[in-house]
Amino acid sequence: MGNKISRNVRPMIGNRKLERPRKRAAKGDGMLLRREILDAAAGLLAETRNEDSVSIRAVAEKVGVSTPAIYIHFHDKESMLMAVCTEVFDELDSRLQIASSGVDDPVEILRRQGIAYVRFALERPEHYRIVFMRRSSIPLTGTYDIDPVSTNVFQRLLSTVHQCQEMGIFPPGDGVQIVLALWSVAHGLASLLITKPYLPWPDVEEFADLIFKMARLGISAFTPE
Amino acid sequence: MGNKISRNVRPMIGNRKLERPRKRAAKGDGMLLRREILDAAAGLLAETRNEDSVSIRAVAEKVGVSTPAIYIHFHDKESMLMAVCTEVFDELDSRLQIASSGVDDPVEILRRQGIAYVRFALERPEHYRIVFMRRSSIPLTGTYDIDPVSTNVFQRLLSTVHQCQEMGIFPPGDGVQIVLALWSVAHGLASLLITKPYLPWPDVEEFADLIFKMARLGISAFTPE
DNA sequence: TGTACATCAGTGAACGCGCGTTCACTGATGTAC
DNA sequence: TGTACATCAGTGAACGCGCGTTCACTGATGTAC
Repeated sequence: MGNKISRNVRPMIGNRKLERPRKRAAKGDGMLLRREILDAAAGLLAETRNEDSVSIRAVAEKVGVSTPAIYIHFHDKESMLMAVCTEVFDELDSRLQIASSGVDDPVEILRRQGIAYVRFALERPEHYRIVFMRRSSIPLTGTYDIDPVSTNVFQRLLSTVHQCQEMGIFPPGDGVQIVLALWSVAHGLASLLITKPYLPWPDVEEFADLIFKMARLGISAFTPE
Repeated sequence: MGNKISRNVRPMIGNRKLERPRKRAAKGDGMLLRREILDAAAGLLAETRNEDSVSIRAVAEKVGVSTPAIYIHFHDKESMLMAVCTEVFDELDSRLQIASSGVDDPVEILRRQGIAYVRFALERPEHYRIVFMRRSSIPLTGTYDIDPVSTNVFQRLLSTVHQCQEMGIFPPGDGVQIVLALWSVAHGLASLLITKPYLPWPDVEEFADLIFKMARLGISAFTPE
């Protein structure tokens, strides 16, 4: 039992096999590794659904590279994670665009984008958690953070809300506040679905639809129309 | 400089002074320590606003007791944290009750409770984060979790919603779904305010008021009334 | 065309840290006789 | 009333772990002459 020496084919670190299928990049192609790191980190987030599993070591191992190699492309762990999460915002934005393409009615656009938002959050729950459920902090003093207002997503919503205001569907005034209200509603549903999936939720798509119709009616009710 | 030996009055662990103002409890009073542990942990959550700062060691030090003493009263770190967070739900429930005491109109009750909910979440942001923003999991397999439905808070909201339905203000049907919708709205606002406080929020109380009026109108709009 | 050399893309080994948890123990407290 | 003793409420020291990060280095690649 104990004396049965395993003639292992590959070296081990702890319990894990060291996989090194990766060929070293050619001279100008260092950035290729950066791409692979981001994909590996995103993959780990998706597979484990647990931010804690995305350690520098785990990412390096998944890529098939040594641990310090990560630091060639990212200043520290946190900026690697932030890079991953910034990318996901771009993907969300294009999803929202697709969800509303070909639709003219701004109210219908908001409804579809709201549903697409919730759906996207449920597809990438751990990305969503990192961006929207972690401690925020003033930049420079510790954890990094993503400001939603500075994203394309926010600007997209804002311009649709402006359209609704011009058509008299939403009350006049600061459109930003309406976006925040809508975002709160979408975020509330998305994040509760993620953290408490076992609640007696009705069908998600229908429920989201209902809630956004509700929000639209509620907002409209404040205008003389 | 380096040779200036500090004749320290108290022993040190790392950088921290070992404070031991605590007298050992008398024989039947072991549970007193449990109370102190819960208070210390809650205090650390409030002070640091960071769950990670609430380690077994930090709690023990704050109480003025050795690290293993925690294990006399809690099976592990997670059950200590859960005990802290379960207590906070009781406090929330009594807040909701106070917020609506003396009010008869169930719509007004919901509005006041919604605002009280958001206010409470902002007072205990790190408690709120632990309960509502952490990974959930099926019990027994890892992290513990609190099911909102099994709390007094949920039952309180449900009975008020039932009143609204009986009065024809809310549409008939499953009241639980309406509670979930309301909870989503409240949670969305509370959690976004906690994680993204720097967004261009209007006055919190007014904004919460607005959003709950909006939600009420939205829900009501689905009934013939 | 041949070769010396700077550069790029990494590697291996180690540091120090704080953490959750466990083990073997101590000593005051109350109680049975 | 005196005392032996079981119990309760802890303590001190240590274990092992995985982590982020750094250091000194290597060796293939492309380029200047």
